[in-house]
Amino acid sequence: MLTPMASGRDGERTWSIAQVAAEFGVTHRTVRHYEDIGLIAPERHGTRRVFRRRDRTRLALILRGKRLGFPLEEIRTIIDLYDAPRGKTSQLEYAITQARKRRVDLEERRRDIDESLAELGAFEASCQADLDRLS
Amino acid sequence: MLTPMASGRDGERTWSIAQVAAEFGVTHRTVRHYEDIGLIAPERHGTRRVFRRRDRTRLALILRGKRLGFPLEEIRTIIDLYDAPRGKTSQLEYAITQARKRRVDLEERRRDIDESLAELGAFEASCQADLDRLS
DNA sequence: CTTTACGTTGACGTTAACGTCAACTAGGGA
DNA sequence: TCCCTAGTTGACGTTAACGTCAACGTAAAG
Repeated sequence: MLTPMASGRDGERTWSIAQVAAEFGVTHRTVRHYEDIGLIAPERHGTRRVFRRRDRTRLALILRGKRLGFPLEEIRTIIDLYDAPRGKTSQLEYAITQARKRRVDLEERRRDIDESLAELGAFEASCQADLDRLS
Repeated sequence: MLTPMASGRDGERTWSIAQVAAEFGVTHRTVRHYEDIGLIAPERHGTRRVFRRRDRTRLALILRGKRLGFPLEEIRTIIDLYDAPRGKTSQLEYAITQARKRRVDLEERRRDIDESLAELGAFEASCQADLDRLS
């Protein structure tokens, strides 16, 4: 019952909104919301949205950003960073400084995670010790 | 101008709401909100809130959870996990399974972060290469 | 004793990120 | 042709996490 959408004349595969929503585990409404605020911009065939690989890539970036707890507006700046114009030196330098900021942010989050994992490990060990003592 | 709150008769230091708010970089309102939903439960002297080390520890856990993008309700379950009763074997076993779930979740987030950092590194390198080529 | 700083409780407002109808359209199969 | 499925656009509702008054209490300082 798989009904891959007709490939465009250029042979690139496309997907319907139901297909991408199912694939990424979100609702139709969520996809529409991301389009509303300009995070994705699927083409149209008539009135229907047509998703290409590019759109799926962006969706993956968005959802990973969400898992990491970033608000959509911040996710937008990340995506924009990745496909901003990079022709001029000033643009490249700006991109690099932005990337460094993101790196700092992400590394701090990783420290938070490592701390959490360490505490969790100690907690588990402590519980296990109590269990052993009780048996 | 430091005015540490009077220490209780048991010699344990305490803090006012303004002090903890400033220390953790949040507003008075935020602290109150956490109390409203039961994430912290500072004592009272008369009508005023009195914070002890325990409260500050919890605040630190809450805010780290927030940095990691967890909703407050999920943060509550984490905190509850840490100071739930652990007397009986069944309680200990439950605590351990909960802790394992959290570990899985955190490890997945760390993978997300590592992927993000890898992509970011490649991006920076690519920008740098373009810059070198232009100079 | 009055001002001032700090604290308190409502209670309504706001923003983000969708959920949830309702009402409509468009294409394909029986 | 008729209907069914999938898709579309509003538009209002909802939840989380506070922001932002307003109105009041109180303890210490001048």
